[in-house]
Amino acid sequence: MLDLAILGLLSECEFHGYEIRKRLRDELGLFANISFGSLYPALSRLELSGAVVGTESIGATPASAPIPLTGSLGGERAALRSRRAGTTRGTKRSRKVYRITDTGRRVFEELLAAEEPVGTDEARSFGLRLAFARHLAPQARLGLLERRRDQLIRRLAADRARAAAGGDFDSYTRSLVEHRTETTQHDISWLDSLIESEKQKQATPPTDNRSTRTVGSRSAAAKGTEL
Amino acid sequence: MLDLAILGLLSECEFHGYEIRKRLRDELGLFANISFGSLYPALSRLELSGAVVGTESIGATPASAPIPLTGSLGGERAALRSRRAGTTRGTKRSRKVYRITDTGRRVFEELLAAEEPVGTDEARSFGLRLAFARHLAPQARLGLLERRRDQLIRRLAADRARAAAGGDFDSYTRSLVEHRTETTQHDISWLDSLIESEKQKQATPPTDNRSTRTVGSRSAAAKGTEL
DNA sequence: GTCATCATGTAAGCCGTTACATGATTGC
DNA sequence: GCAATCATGTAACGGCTTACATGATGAC
Repeated sequence: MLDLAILGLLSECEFHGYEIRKRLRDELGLFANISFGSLYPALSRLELSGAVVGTESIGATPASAPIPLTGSLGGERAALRSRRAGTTRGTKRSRKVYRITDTGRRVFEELLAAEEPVGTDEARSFGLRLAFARHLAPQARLGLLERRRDQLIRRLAADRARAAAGGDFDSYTRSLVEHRTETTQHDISWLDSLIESEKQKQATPPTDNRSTRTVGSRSAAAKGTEL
Repeated sequence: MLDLAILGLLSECEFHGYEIRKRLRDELGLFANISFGSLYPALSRLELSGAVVGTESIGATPASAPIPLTGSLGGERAALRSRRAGTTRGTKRSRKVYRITDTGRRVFEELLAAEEPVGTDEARSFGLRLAFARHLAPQARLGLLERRRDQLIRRLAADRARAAAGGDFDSYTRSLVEHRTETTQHDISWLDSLIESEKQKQATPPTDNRSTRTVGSRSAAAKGTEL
């Protein structure tokens, strides 16, 4: 999972370890605060396996500097950061900037398309994959959404079985189960709308993929299943 | 966390390992499918530390058999199970039935009242504690709810910062962040209603705690904060 | 000059998993 | 007789955390 996140980030822009951590924290929100004790070894592993190359970058940031391919930095801080990096005297801290290789891109796509783990970290795993869904083939993307939907459907069934069987839960437990059920239903509706808009997109001729209207919001009645 | 779950279950009824697993799976839904490789060592540890005692139970289930103190088994299966156990020829499988000790109860209450871990497994940890909230002192219970609420408020703020800063997320990521935000808001409302009904309960003279109307549903306008 | 932040790493440990090993009982 | 389920465990490994160790740079 961490490898996937790292490769995903690096597939858009070069970064050094410390910044990867920040991105993971600030941008996606998954991997809230990945620890260095986990991140740096992961980077070393990826380098050893040839998925990324790390270049010791000391002195002013070179020409191949971290210029986001996608311009993902948030307003103020982005301005600040690039102003600083733009001056002749770039940061002099020794840091190791990682770049993804062709091998790395292949690995990334494999990881992204791989079967999701069941049971453990389903939500996080799906969130991560969805965040990088634009790198998937349309068909694989739809598969991702539908597999996730199936997972949730099964969970909903389990929750309802629980609610039906556990007639004498105490009030806290009952409320917990109820809330879980509602949340799962909400998740399913969301996925239904994602799936619908994905199908629509695939039906119509290929338009621009990025920076269009937010996908799957508030409309697109979830007609797949009535909850 | 696993220790807490085990002690929580055992604080209501005796169980053997295999059944603890089933309970954890079917009843709460947290700890979807705890593995035996995790469960049995945990039980051994708990026994070694004196929190539980395990008695090798071979032959027909003795008088001190697993008769739920709280009657938590679901309808049909409960009937089936107790009918079987009720016949003269009880199961003859060798199994080790665990019973919680006074020490165990103390440990349980400590674990339950302990500061929740931040960052990792917040949701599961809270769910577990809430499921056993009836064992907490009213004040501690309120504390649990309010700490969880604070967590969610912070998360909501972070999500919104992300949404504001990440103006050029692609449509999938944007939808993901939006959905997360909505879910968090829903969670907060839920907690608000739990908190309110908890305060009400504590204001009025002590009534029966169990098997009353489900706590915190659909009414109880979350007036604590407007989302 | 000192404190916060940036920056990279290693070592030990926790908490869970899968895979392996074993065997009794029940249902068909 | 054979498969499914019940029942208990061990061993190896995975992935992540905390704590430790180190040092440069910038802000005040």
